[in-house]
Amino acid sequence: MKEISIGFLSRRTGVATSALRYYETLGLITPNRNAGGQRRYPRSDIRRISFIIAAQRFGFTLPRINELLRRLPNGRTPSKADWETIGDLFRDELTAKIHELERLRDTLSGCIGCGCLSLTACALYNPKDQAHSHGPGPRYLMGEPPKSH
Amino acid sequence: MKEISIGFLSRRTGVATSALRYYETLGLITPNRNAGGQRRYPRSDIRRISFIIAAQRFGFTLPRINELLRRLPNGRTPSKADWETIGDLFRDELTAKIHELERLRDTLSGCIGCGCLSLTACALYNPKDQAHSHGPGPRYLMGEPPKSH
DNA sequence: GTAAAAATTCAAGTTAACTTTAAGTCAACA
DNA sequence: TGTTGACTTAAAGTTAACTTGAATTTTTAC
Repeated sequence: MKEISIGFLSRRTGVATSALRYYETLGLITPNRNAGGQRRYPRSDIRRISFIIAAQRFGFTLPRINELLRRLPNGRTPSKADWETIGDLFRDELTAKIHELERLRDTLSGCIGCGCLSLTACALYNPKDQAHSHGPGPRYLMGEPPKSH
Repeated sequence: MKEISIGFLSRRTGVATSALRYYETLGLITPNRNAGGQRRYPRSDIRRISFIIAAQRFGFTLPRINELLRRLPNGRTPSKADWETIGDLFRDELTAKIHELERLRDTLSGCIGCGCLSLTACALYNPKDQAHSHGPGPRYLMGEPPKSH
């Protein structure tokens, strides 16, 4: 069994077949097709899917994960060294995320019960956070909107 | 101006009026109404909204934030001490979240390029994480599904 | 007193990350 | 060879956290 079916990949990763097909529409995986038109995945996609799951758990979006995966070699099966390289990159981003959370937490701790009822002096003001930069969601944090009337 | 309008609250917090009405449907805020039927908020709701925004930035869902807010006194305006109490609780949960992230990161670092291709021995296996427990999303992490065939 | 600004409700639309359903095709095995 | 089980596509449904739009009513400002 050189290449594996979608059902096999699903059972080995715990990711539903519908999700695997969805990942494919996003370009995260690009399986081949057999003579009958069914998807056939290289075994290395098990690891690829595992990476996707792990990255998701840390709050990475699928498009962002796709960017990370583009660092893997094109055409050949990723080696252990390939995965270590991408793993280092991933770890660095994670560490940065954790530091940002700690910074926010510590700022908040001093701020949550403080006297800045006017909300003009509070240090917790619109920190640059990628997490909510797009789409709906709050943009300010205990501060005034930037330079509007 | 004892109580404030929805537009005023929106400008002071940076949260859209539509979002404020949405929060109301979830029970996060419960404004009064004036003679004409328009919403009137106590000034202390500015801080309440600020808390909601802050908690959201840390990945808390609105229902979870609602639970936290229920710890505030009912009927009277929350005092500084009230906010400090809820702030401590919040901070503790945050610290736990950060530790969990660090633990995951460190496990992942040892695992991402490791030899456990069989996916049976890897330590990164289905950690108890509340973040993805409900609804769609991955359930396993670099491991086999629990006790299925 | 009137016109513009701000508020109201209700329903429908948005995004991410999927799942579900329907109707049909392919593969494995007894 | 036949019949399950696994697979196919396409479209519609799901959840959170909102936004947008339409039609009306209140408030505010001159």
